[in-house]
Order: sequence, then C-alpha cells, then structure tokens
Amino acid sequence: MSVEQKWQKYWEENQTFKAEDFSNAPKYYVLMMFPYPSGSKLHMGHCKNYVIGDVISRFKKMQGFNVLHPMGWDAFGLPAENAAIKFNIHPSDWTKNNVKVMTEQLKNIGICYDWTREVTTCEPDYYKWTQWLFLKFLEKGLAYKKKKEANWCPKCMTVTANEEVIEGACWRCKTPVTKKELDQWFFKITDYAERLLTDLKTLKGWPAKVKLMQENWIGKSFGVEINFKVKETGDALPVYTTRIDTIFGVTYLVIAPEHPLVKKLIKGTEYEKKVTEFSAKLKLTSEIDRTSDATKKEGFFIGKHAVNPVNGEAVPIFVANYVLLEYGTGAVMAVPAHDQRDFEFSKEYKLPVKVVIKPADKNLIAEEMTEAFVAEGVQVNSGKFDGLAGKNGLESIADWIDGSGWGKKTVKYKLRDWLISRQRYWGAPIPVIYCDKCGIVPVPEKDLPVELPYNVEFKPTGGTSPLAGVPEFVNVKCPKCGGAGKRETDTMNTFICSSWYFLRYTDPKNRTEAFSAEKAGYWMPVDQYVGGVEHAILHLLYSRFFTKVLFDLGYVKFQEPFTNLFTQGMVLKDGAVMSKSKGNIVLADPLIERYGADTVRGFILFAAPPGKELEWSDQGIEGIHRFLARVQRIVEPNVVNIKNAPVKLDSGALEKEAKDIYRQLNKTVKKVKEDIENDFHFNTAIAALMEFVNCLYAAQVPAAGKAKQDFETVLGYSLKKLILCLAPFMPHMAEENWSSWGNKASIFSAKFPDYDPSCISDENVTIVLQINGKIKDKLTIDINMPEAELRELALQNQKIKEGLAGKAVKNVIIVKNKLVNVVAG
RNA sequence: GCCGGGGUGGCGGAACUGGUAGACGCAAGGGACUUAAAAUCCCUCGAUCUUCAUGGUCAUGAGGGUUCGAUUCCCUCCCCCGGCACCA
Repeated sequence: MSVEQKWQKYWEENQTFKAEDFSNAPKYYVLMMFPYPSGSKLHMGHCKNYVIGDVISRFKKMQGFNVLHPMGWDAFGLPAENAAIKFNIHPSDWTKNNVKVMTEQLKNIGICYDWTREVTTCEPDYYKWTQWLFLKFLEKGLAYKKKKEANWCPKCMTVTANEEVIEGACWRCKTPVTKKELDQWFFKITDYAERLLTDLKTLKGWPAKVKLMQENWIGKSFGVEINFKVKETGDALPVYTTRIDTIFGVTYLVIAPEHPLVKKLIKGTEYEKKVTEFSAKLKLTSEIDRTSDATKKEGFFIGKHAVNPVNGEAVPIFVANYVLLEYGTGAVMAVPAHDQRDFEFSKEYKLPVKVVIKPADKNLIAEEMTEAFVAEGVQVNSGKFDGLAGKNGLESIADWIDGSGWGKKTVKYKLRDWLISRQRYWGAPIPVIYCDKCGIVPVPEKDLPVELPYNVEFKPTGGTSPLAGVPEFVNVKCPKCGGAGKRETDTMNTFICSSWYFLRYTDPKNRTEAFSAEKAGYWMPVDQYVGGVEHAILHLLYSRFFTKVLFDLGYVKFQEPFTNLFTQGMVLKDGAVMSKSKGNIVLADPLIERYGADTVRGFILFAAPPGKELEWSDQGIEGIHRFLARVQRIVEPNVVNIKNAPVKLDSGALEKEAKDIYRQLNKTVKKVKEDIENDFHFNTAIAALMEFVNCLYAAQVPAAGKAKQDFETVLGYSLKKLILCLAPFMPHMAEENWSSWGNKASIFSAKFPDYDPSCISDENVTIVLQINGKIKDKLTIDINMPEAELRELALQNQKIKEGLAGKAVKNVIIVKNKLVNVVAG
C-alpha cells in the first residue's frame, strides 16, 4: 500500500472529515455540484472540479470551521438510460456499478468527503421525498397538468423544458427539437418570476455573469396590452407591445398561426386549408429554424380586419411564422416603420409603412426607408402627441391608453412554466392517480414512495412512457373512492431531483421528513457552491425556485440556497470540453500512478486559476513533482529542528539571517491565505510557497554561535508552517510528514498558520528613479524614508543628473517606497 | 443582431487602488557533479541596437487620447470565447 493510500484509508477509518450537526464552531457548508454517475473514470475535468472543493474544505477545516463537504449522485436521467440501452444492462445496475467506480476514483485523488451523508437520487429513500415535494407543489397549486405544444426531442423521445433547449437543440444530445402537443405536467415557476429576479440583487457572492444570464432568461419587460377588436366578428384581439409610442403607425396585425382565435376566424372560409397546412409545417420545423431571425418571414392574410382603438382604423390581420404563441398575447401589432421584423414582412407582402417617429434633426419618408427606424425620436402623425420626444412620448401615450380603458400597462416575462414530465423510464414516477370519478388524485403521503418497477421494457416509444406498458404498475385503486384508477406513467425531470439535494445532505438519513427544519436551519444556506457555468440557468434557477417555494410553505427560513457561487473553468483538450463521447479525455489514474495524487492535484491547481478554462497539457507536471521532492529534501534533514520548533517566536531577538527567513515566512503565509480567500487563486498561492522554498535553499547558513542557533530555530519553525500551508493542496505528504514528527492527530485538526504582522515588511526597499516616467536608476533605501530626504537623494543621483543634462526640474513626484519621478522639460 | 468576458515571452500564467511588465513553473541553451545515465545544483533565457555595459531603444491585439507615469482609465477598430436569439 502506498503512503497516499495509507492516508486515504486513515481518513476513511477515522472519519476525519465527518461533519457534526450543531457545534460551537462556526459552520461552513462547501458543496460541489454532484455528478451523474456516468461510469467514466475520473478525468482531468472532474479532477479539477473536485480538487477545488477539496482544497476549500480542508482549508476551512484548518481554520476551525465545522465543515460540511458531502458527495452524492444525480443518478436518474437520460444519460444513464441511454447508456444502459446501449450496453443492454438495467439502468439501476449500471448506475450502482458506476457509483462504485467513481467513489473509488474520488478517494484515489484524496478528496475528503463526509461519506456518511452520501445521497443517491435514484434510491427510493431519496425519491420518496422528491415525490413528496411534488405533492406539496400540487397542493399549493404550483403543479398543474395541461395539454400544450411542447419542445420535443426526437432522439431522446421525450418532451423537454425550455431551459433544456440550447440554441434550438436538445442540451444532452444536440438534436434539434421540434414541437409536439401532449398532456404535460408543469411547475408554475412563472409565479416566482419577479422574486427570482429581484432577489438576484441579494446574491453578492455570485458572479455577475451568472446573475445577468438569469436576468436575461427571466426577461422582464414593461409594456402595454391594448385591445384591438376583429371588425367582422367583434372578437377581442389583445396585443402586447413595449413600443406603445408607435400605436399610430400600425398598418396590420399578426397572429401566431396556432392561436385559438385563428381557428374561429377562418372556419369555413377559403383560408382554412391554407392556415392548417401552414401550422402543421411550422410544428415540424425545428425551434432553431422557426425562431432564428435569419429565417425568412412568411405569412398571409386571413380575410379579417382588426380595429385600432386609438383611431378606429381597420387593418388587415395576418398569420406569420415570426409571431410566437407563448409570449405576450400571441398576437402583435405591426409597425413596419419602427420594427425591423415588421419592416421586412411589409416589404415582402407590400404592406403600407407609416412613419410616426422621426429623428430629431430630419424628416423620415416611408418610401425611402431601407430599414426600420428604431431609435428614439419625435412623435409625428400621432394626433395630440405630435412633437413629444423619446420616453416622454411613450409614457404619455401609455398613460392615455391605460386611462381610456383601451388597454392597460403590463409587465411581461420571457420565463415560461417549467415542463417537468418526461416520457422515459429512468426517473422518479409522478405520484398521482387518475380516476374516472375523482379526476387527478394525489397519491397519499403514507403510500410514498411510488416505486419505480424494475422489470420494464424501458426503451422509449414515442410519446408515452415505458411505464405505461406495465399493467401492475398502472392499474391501482383510486385512493379516494376505491374504484379503478390508473397511475400517471410519466416520470419527473431529473432537474427536480437536483433542486433540493443540498437540503437532504443536511439530514440524509431522515426517514420521516425530507429534512429536519433544525438541521437544514443549521447548515443552510450553502456557504460556497462550486460548479460549472453550464448550470447558470438550469439547475441554479430551479434550485432558487424550490427554495422560495419551501420558504413559502414554511419548511425553511431562508430564501436563497447558495450564498456564494464559484464557477470553475472547464478543462479542455484539443479545444473541446473533455468528454467520453468526443474521445478527448485524459484519465487521472495513469498520472496518479506515475506521479502520485499530490502531484496531480498540485499541478492542476498550479496550471491556471480555477475559474479559468484550462487547455490540458501535461507539460509542467514535472515541475510540481520536483517541487514536492525539493520540499522533502529540505524537511527531512531538519526534522530535529522542526520537532524543537517553539510555538511562538520573538522576532526582535533574532539574528539577521534568521530574521530574514522569518520575515519571508510571514509574507508567504499572508499571501497564501489572501490568495485562497480571494476567489481561490490557488495557482499564485502555490507559486508563493515555491518562492519561499527557493528562498530557504538560497539562504546563507551562519557558521556558528547564536546566529546559527537562531537560524535553525527559525528554519524548523518555518518548515513546520510550510507543511501546514501545503496541507490543503497536497494532503498526503502533509499528513505523512506531520505524523513522522510524532503528531498523533491528523494535520487537519491542526490550525492553518497565521502570520506575525509585526515582522512582515522589509527594512530596506528598492525604489526606482525616473525622469518623465522613464527609469534611470534603482536605489535601495531604508523603508519609510521621509520624502524630503528621498527627494534630495534622487536629485543628487548621478544617473538623474546625467539624464537631466541641464533641463529644468518642473516637479518631483514621490510614491512612498516605490519611486521618485523627476518631471523635467 | 443584442448582452457579457477576454487578447501579456516559445508555452501555462504573474502584476496591489494608475507606479520597476513578465513572479512562479514548463520548455530551451550553457556549466558543475558522475565511468556513464538519472537525479541534483548553478547560470542564461521578450525583441532589437550599439561601444556587449550596472547601456540605449522598442514591447502587454491595432490606432488614438487622458496622465509626471497606462497591461490597468477613456474613445475607435480587429480578433477569440461564452450567453440569449424574431420575446413584439
């Protein structure tokens, strides 16, 4: 057994990193986004991720925190199922196997989890509570079923949430999604749009980028909903606009072809067939083609007109591919003069263009326009509003319409409800039963979990869940009336499982509750969350939503789950994220075998700051390996000095050589701590430790006497601190050294070094002398030399005198302990 | 198209609030030790000019600007990466 394995076993057997519920020490909850047990062996991408969390957790523990650092498995979901189909093995067996492999791998690289809190989302004792949460949402009216056109991934054979569609394609398999109308379960995340948006402001510890992405996703806009009427039938036809200042420029109206009113308006007319065909065609086009602004605008007149309430004008109604049913009212007023999309459509179909806003400095002639004028300007052809400019025009018209009853000021969000049902096998069953008499009946809490049956032909069919083919699962008694009932056969989106796992870690063994209020209250919110930015919207938005719902239901007392968020940069190989499917992975095992886990950890931390993407290359791993050997070579001959090292040093009494080392030590410790705390700049922290070791090697050892004695004392003292500083990064070698000095307890029960602020600054400092900002000479002076003295010194300097060459000195700028700049001309 | 982030040696990357650009490491070259190799240790290492120095000039994507002084602040442009993508 290697030294590293020895310590890995020690940590496990001694439960060195077990987190205690409730403690006098302050709590610190550090969490890594839990992985899919995909079965791939640990590669450098994973490695970086988990090592970051590991360093934080070890560092915090050494600072005296009661640290919770758990690990678990996001085990439900399509990747597991697809792989299982491919290898012809049951997803459950496949998953369990993978968990075993990955656990082993995480231990190999020396990650310190509290394994007693391990959580696996596909286990009934976990998903029981996922189902329970669903029932709570249902009870609160936050879960509902609706027949709706949804994003459909033809490859995964399931519907999918808006958040899971990336650039018009399924985020997992990259297949372009189409539309399919199905009965689906939704979570009403839109009810929380405003809170999800405003509370972003409270997340001071989140990257601005992530907050911005969520803000854009929620997409709040202010506008007016205005009531047009169909001239021929009198039907109300409301439209939503953010540009009510262009209301007098409306020359036609456009409705989404799927809009329910369209069916009514064309029924029995010559347009009926054309519209039906058009809608069918659109349904089959992928989201990307449908919604790209590069796509040609297509549509046609449907034989009816709409009346503009502000001026009574009747304008033709069109259907077109560029209007979305789901946003706003599914219908828009078209103002070709001031909206680029409408402009393009009007050119295509020869529709009139009416200018109602003109630039401040010139006139605008409709016939001469080559594109829509969308900038702010001055109202024209707008009745009594002519002459008003910019926002003023917009607000005046909005107020006027709001007051007239023709419409009202409205706020809209782009965020849509979260589609949570999936027609796949490997997920938590949705716990409801359908009864002809009682309708949708929730499964009573006492009957949870609704267990996922094992023997299922789980290959996807195409619109129905594989569970529908299991009669003993489907056919049940109605819990309400006892009559014949049928279970819901769709399963839940796995993002539900991962929207609350951080709560389960606080109380993972609880058999009567999802988590106890006390324990969650103690540990939550997560102090430091670490994960990839790819979840900026998906998982992070859903988890915030869940937390707010749980707050409203009274189960938790906080409204945001993650106080600080760190998004680590991914590891790339040949320009792409490492992944098994791309075949560009670099496994950790061979490197660990060759260099040891400490070296691999050290290297990945040293190669780049953790927030930055890293193009993998093992060029340089030797450097860390050499460094560790170098540390060892100076530690070993000094074990006696280390053992004799005093707890505290009096720097005032030290001889020069010793004092220089001591000062350097304090500088180093300060830098290491600051670098770790400042956005986890582990690379520069390690560089500082390297510099310190270089400095120890370069030190002149005094030959004899007190100077020698002092030197040895400080050397022993420093080496001990050095190993303590290295411990979070290279924990195995740190433990090994620590125990070899006779320490019985783990080094992680020791305190991370503090620095002595009284002995940190140099006595001398090198400053530069400049003329007009150009360096002429360098000078070593006493630190904090008075300005007047320094000024004199600079002006008397030979190089400065030469450089001035008789030019007049206009000014002398002195930056303390940094430079003197003589301004001359 | 809109919104973010970024561009520094052969390479990965440093640089506090505007104050010595290139820390630390890799690679490369030279030397010491060794029968030899490995390991280790020492030196050099942005470009360029000259009189080879403890010298000069130029250098942080390009061009301007502010400043005693700019990798850092402002303007214009180029390129790369990420997000959103007909949201009315």
